[in-house]
Amino acid sequence: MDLEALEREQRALAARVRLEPAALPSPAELSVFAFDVHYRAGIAHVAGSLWQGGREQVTYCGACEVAAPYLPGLFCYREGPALLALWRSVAERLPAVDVLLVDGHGVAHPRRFGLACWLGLAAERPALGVAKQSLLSDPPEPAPERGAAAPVRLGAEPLGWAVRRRTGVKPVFASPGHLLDVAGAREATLALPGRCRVPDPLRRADRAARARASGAPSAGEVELGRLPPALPPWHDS
DNA sequence: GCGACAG
DNA sequence: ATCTTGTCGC
Repeated sequence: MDLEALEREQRALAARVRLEPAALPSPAELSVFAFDVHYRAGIAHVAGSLWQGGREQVTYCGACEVAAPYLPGLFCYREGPALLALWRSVAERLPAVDVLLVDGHGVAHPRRFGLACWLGLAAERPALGVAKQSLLSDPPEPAPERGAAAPVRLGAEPLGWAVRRRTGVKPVFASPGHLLDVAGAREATLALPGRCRVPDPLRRADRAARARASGAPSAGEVELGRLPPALPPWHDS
């Protein structure tokens, strides 16, 4: 399948994304499952970290094959299958999870279909993307104080935010992936635990994935099943 | 044609 | 993301 077909598929999948208000609890109750992947010697090392009420509950890691090469704008096809493989292997044993959190974009994407959209659709869960760099032109500059946010637009349409999580430090770029709206993406990003630019759950997942890739795991090992497909169907019936 | 381009 | 040494700064 060529690049243009994959891009057409993104546009079709984007039409299935539902940007709607999520009933997220207060920060003291919010539970998130954050993911990250590191690559080493052709193997994807994936980690997922569950946080609730600002505290780490449990973190898992595992390994699988690399689904696709990295191409800007098609990141979801590279990273999505690994995240879904981990999610499928641990979701059943987890307590309630309010939102899935990924290191990448949601709908703040040239075709409105970033990694958070892919994962949200595949897992049928609310999903949020928090990235360190904007994919859309003219990244806006929010006020310098923690809590400030400036909208990120595709054309005239606001799809996400540059969010200042720490006073005087560069913002992160947040957008909803699925079952969450644009306003909710800003609120959730500021409700996530940690005072650093990148929320603690993502930093923990990053550390766990890197540690596993380097041969010194810092999280519980789980067996990942067969790598899910990069394109639907993701479900049986 | 050239550069830019989530991770 | 990964390949890589040292270096500057809070």
